[in-house]
Amino acid sequence: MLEINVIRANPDFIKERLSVKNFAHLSLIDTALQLDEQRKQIQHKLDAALNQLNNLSKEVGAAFKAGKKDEAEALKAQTSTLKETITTLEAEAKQNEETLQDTLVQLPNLPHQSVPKGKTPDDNEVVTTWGNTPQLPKNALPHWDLASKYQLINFELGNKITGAGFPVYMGKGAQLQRALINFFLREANAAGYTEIQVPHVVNEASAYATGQLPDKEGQMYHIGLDGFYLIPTAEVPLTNLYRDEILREDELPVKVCGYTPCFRREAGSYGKDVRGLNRLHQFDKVEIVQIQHPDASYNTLEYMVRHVAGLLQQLQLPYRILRLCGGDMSFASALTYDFEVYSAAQQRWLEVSSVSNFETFQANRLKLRYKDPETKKNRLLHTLNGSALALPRIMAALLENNQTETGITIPAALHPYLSFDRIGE
RNA sequence: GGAGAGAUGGCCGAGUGGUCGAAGGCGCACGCCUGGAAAGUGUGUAUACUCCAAAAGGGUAUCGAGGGUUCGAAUCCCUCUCUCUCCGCCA
Repeated sequence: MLEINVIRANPDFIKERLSVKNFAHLSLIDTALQLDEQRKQIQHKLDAALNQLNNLSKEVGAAFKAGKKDEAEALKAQTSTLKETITTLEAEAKQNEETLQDTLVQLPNLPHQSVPKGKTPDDNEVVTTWGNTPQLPKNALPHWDLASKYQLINFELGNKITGAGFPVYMGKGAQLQRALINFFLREANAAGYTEIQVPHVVNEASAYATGQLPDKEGQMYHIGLDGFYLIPTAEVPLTNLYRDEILREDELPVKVCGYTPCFRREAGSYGKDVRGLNRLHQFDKVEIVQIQHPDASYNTLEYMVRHVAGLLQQLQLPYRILRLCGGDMSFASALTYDFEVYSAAQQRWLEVSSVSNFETFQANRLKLRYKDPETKKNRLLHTLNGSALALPRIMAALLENNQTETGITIPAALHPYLSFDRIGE
């Protein structure tokens, strides 16, 4: 959420930046400013009335103590109209506050200066491309066919026990999955991230603080009876660990990582885009999160991008890095790099990671701050996160890109985590 | 699931209707003391909004959350959330 005082300081700049995100409702800025002005006026009147009441109450007390009962009663009588005023003003203030909040919540984060203008994924900027497209054997198969040929993943069984989008990994498929998780976690640990196991179910306040609520309500599975949500990403619990915290400067940066399953309803997509592992309702992911000083967060973002690139290089998967254009960025992000892996048999790029700096957007909702030793003031921190990595599409690319006539070879980086180095003969 | 106890500042802890943003202690910061440190000692030490050009200073709110009683609530009443103890159940 954008801070109202930032908006107040330079509304034209805010509008200019939001238009890069193709944000259509720029008039909300003016609405917010009006409501803010109104808020001050109401608050001012209310404070004055409360002040009067406080003073009267003190006088009443003093009069009673002095034994001047009549005087006290007279003073008491004066409070009744004052109390009516207060009640009215309080109702106004509450109404105003809610409307202002509703308005602010609708404003997306400001894109960083380097974010390219654009509307669709076609406008994303390719920053780097790494690796060569593998030479596949004749009759190369897409991963869903490989998965059933070698009995690695059973999609039908998932249909039976749950529904579409819940694959069942088995045998070497399940082991490969586990190896990837271990590999990713060990790499994150080596890079200084503290491994954390978090709940996979979160409450409403957590989902709100990282920005999943209120706008992406429909994308999460909701446990109605308890008011909980299944996590769509470990970002939610990992970042909320630091909700309502005031950190010391010397505690920065905070670096945490975690493996969790992720649950997404993703209603409304059909066809080849969602075949096999391309798009699921449940998938596994290792997430890295950093909480950083505002002055250092963009260096940190680059550092996180290098970390993710290193993983893909070790897995020898050809990838490209995209700087997302304004129109393709998420609501909460200021700058996002997407990683896409080349899936050779499908001949398409698959998103496997998204690394973002949210600046103060999440921190504002989280009330996540640090104490500035110079000014002694609490300032909002910057939050960043990235997938490192999401498993299913990595699995898809590994299977497809490494297939031979007789089986699938496993990249050397995973050998320490597996009891086999090859699937098939 | 049954019975009971509790939630106060960074932490511990006092406070059962008035001058309480809240005693005291710990911690922390700065100063004094010291050759240096410890001990001792002095001062300071919440957050948000707001008034003022800014500083100084002032106002309002906040003692788990929300509502109520009252001229006045940390203190009384109601609802909710959470924590702890005992019993039951259970991986």
